[in-house]
Amino acid sequence: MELKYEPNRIERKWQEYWDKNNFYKTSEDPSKPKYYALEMFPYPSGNLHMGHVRNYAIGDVIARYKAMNGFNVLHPMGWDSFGLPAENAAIKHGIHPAKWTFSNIDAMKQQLKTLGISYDWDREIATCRPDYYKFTQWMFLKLYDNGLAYKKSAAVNWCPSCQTVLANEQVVEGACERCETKVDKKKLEQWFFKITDYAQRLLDDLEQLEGWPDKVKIMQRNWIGRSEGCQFSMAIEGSDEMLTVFTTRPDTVYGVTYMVLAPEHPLVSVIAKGTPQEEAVKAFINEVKFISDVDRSSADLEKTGVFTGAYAINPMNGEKVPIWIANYVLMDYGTGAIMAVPAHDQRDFEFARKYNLPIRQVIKSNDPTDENNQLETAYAGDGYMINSGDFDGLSVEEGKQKIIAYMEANNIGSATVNFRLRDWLISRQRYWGAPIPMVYCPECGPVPVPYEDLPVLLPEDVNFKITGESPLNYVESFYKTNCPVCGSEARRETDTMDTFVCSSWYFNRYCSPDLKDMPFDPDQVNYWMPVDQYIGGVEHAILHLMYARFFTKFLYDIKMINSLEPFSNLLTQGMVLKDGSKMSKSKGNVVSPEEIIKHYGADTARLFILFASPPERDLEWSDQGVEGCYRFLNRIWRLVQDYAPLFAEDSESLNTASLNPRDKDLYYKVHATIKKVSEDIQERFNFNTAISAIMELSNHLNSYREVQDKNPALIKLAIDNLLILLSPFSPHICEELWQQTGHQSSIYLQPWPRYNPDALILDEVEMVIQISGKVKERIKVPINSAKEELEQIALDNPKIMALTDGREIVKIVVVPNKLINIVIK
RNA sequence: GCGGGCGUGGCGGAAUGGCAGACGCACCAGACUUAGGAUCUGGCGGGAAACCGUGGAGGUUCAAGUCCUCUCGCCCGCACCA
Repeated sequence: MELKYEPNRIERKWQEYWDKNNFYKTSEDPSKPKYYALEMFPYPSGNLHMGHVRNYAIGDVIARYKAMNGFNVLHPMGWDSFGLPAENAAIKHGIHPAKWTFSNIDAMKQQLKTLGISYDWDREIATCRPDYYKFTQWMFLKLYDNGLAYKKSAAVNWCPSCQTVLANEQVVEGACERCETKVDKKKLEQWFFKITDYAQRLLDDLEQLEGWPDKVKIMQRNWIGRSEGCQFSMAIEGSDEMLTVFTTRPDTVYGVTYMVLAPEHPLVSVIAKGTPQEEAVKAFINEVKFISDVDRSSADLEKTGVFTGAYAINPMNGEKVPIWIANYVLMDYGTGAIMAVPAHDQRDFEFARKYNLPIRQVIKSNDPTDENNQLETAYAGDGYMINSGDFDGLSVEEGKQKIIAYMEANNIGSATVNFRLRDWLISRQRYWGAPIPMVYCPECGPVPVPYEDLPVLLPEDVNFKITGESPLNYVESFYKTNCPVCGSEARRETDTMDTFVCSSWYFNRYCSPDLKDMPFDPDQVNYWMPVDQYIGGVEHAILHLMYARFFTKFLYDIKMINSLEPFSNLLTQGMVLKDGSKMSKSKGNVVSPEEIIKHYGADTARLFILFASPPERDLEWSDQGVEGCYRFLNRIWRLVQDYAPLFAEDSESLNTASLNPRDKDLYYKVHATIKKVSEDIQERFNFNTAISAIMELSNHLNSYREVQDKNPALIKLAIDNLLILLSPFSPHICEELWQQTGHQSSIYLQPWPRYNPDALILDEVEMVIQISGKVKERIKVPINSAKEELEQIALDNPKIMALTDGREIVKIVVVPNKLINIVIK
C-alpha cells in the first residue's frame, strides 16, 4: 500500500516499462482498422514549450483513445531540423549547425519522453539527416522530371544589414526578424516549384476536406485567390507592341479612360522612348524603387503616377487612351497592366481625380433613386450598361459574358482565370538545408543529379561568415564536380531548399522510416495514409498545409500514393497564453514545462492543459489551475488507496438487479460518465468537459464513502472505469493504480468501456414546473409519466395552484422527463 | 476595407431551442490539528424579497446564452489582387 502520490517516481517507472516492452511500436495489421494520429513535428530549438505540450497532449489522448477502441494506431514523432536558427547559432557561438541541432534533438527528446506520449520512437525521423534529405532531393528530382521545378530570375527579400536573403516567413512586418532592418528586394536566379499548376485542384479539393475547420479552408481559398475575367490585348499607337491586360469587369470596357502599367513593366521603357515624357518616366521609376515592397503594396499609400507619352487603342470602340504608369499597379499580379475605369473602380477613381483624367459612367444602378450623375465615389454595384454601343441595356452579368464572347469572336481576347497564388520559391542561400541536386555543365547546361548519386551530402567543414551568398559557394570540394552526362568539369548548385520542402512529405516517411532506396514503400503508405487526425497550430494554415497538399497531389499523379489529400481531419489548437498574451521570452511570461513536470509530474501538466479550455481555443495558463489538477490526482490516489482493501479479496460480481437506491445512483453515474467521456472525446474533442465528467464521478465515489453497507463489487466497477476513462489524459497514475488494484496487464491494453443503456434508465426524474416560462417548482415523478398525469400533478401542486388562481390557463406544454410549462394569461 | 472568430459569476469555462453558471480555481465559514499554504464538510451571480441577470437594442417562440435583424467592443487572417 502506497500512502503518498509521488508522480516523478511512478512516471519514470511506467515510462521505462512502456519503453522496455515496446508498447507503442506499430506495424501494418490488415485485421484491424488503421488510425494515423499525427502532431506537427517540432523544430528542435532545444527546449520544449507549453505550446508543444498542448499539441502532443491532445494528440496523445486521441491516439490512446483510438488504440483502446481497437484501432491499429500509428503515432510517430520526428524533427523538422533544417533551418536558420542552427546557422545563426554557428555564426554567433561558433558551434557547427549539425552539432547544435543534434544536441537540441537529444535534449528535446528527453523532455518529450518525460511527458509519456505514446510515440513509436522506432519511426523517429530528422529532416537534416542524409537518410532523410536524400529523399527530399529525390522529391526535387521527380518534380524536375515532371516540369514542376524550374529556375528563373526573381526578386527576393534581402536584408542589407545581415547581407543575406531571407525567407518570406523571416520577414516580419517588412523587416528582418533578426536585426529589424527594413528588407529590400534583390533580383537573383532562383528555383521554383510550379504549385500554380495545381491551383485549381488545391482550390476544388478543399470541398472534400469536411474534417477541416472552415477557417483554414477559407484562408487557403483566399490565398489561392481565384478570379474569373478576361485577358485582352490593345494596340499601342505607333508601335508593333501589344498591351495585354486582365480584368474581372469586361462589362466596363467602354468606360476605359486610360491605361496603367506597373513601373517595372517591360513595355514601359519601349513605349516611353523618344517621347517628351521619357525623362519624367525614368524619374518616377527611380522614385518608386526607393519605396519598400511593404509600403508599395499598402492600400494607404497615396496613388501617384506619370503619363508615358504613349497611347493605346481600345479595341471595342477604337478610342485612343493615354498609357500611364503608377505605383498602385503591381507587376506580379495579372499581366502587370490594367485598363482603368474610374467610374467603377475606386482606385482608378481616386487616381483620375488627382490627375484630372476623364471619368465615364458605363454602368447605371437599377435603383432609380440612386442618381449617380455626380459621382463622389466609384460605383462598383450591380446595374445595366450605358454608353456602351450595342451592349447598352445589358446587366453586368450578361455584359461580362457578351463582351467576352465578342472579344473571342474577334480575336481580341478570351476568358481567363487568374490566381493570386504564385509559384513557390524554394532556393535559400544558406548552408543548413537540403542541397538542391543540380549541376551546371558548360557543355550540357543544367543537369539533374542522377537518382543513384543521391544524397548530395552537405560538407561539414564550412565557414559561416555572412557574405550574402550560400556558404557552400566557398567550399570547393562541394561545388567542384563533373557533369553526370558528359563528365566535363562542372559546378554544383550551392543553394539549399526551403525547409517547407522537407515538411511537405514527412508524414509519408513515417510509414517506411528505414527504407533505403525509396522515400517510402507504396504498400505501407497506402495502408496508413491519409493521416486521420492532424493536429497543430493555426499559424501553418496556409504555408505548410498548402505545400503538403500540393506534394500529396503530385505524388498521386506520379502514382506513388493513392490519396489525393494528406490530412483527412485537421485540428488547429489555440495558443497558450499567460496574463492574456502569448508566452515569450521578451515578455517574461514563460512557464517552462520542465519545471511544471518536475514539480507536479507530467500527468498533472497534461491534465491541466486539457482541462483548462477546449483545444481550438486559446488557453490561459493558471498556476492555481495546475494546483487544482494536482489536487484532483491526489484525491484519485487516496480514493483508490482507501477503497482498495474493500474489494481486494472480494471477487464477487456485481448483481445489478438488487441495487439499493444509493448504489443504483452510483451505478448510473458510472455508465453516464462512460457515455459522456466517450462522446466528448470521439465526437468533439472536448477534453475539458470529459475531464469534468470524470471529476464528477470521483466526487460521487467520494461521497459514497459515508455509505454504511458499501457494495465492494460496485466500487470496483466504478474505480476500474474511472481509471480507464482517465488513462488517456493522465496515463502514468492510471497505470500505477490499475496495477495496485490487482490487474496484471497494462491499462492501455484494456478495451475502452461501453456504457449499458439500461443503467441510464432511472426510476424517477426531477421535473420543473414553469408558469409562462419561469421556473416555479420542482417535482420528482416516475420516469416517462404520461402527459395527462403530469399536467394533473402540476395543476394540483399547492404552489402552482396559488400562482394560477383566478388566471386563465391558455395551454400546457410538456417536455417528457424535463418540464411542464403552464401558460397563463 | 474584406473575411473569420469571440463577448456568460471575481477567474478558466459548462449548457441537442427546455432548470444559465456543470467542473475547476479564487473566496467565505466550519471540522481535524501544536501549526496549516495539507485534508475533510458546507457555502459561493445580484437582491431583504418579489424578482433581475449571458456586451447593447429589437424580434420569432409556450420557452432564447442558443434562432433572426440591427448595434457596440475585442482578437485573428488577408489587404491597391485589377
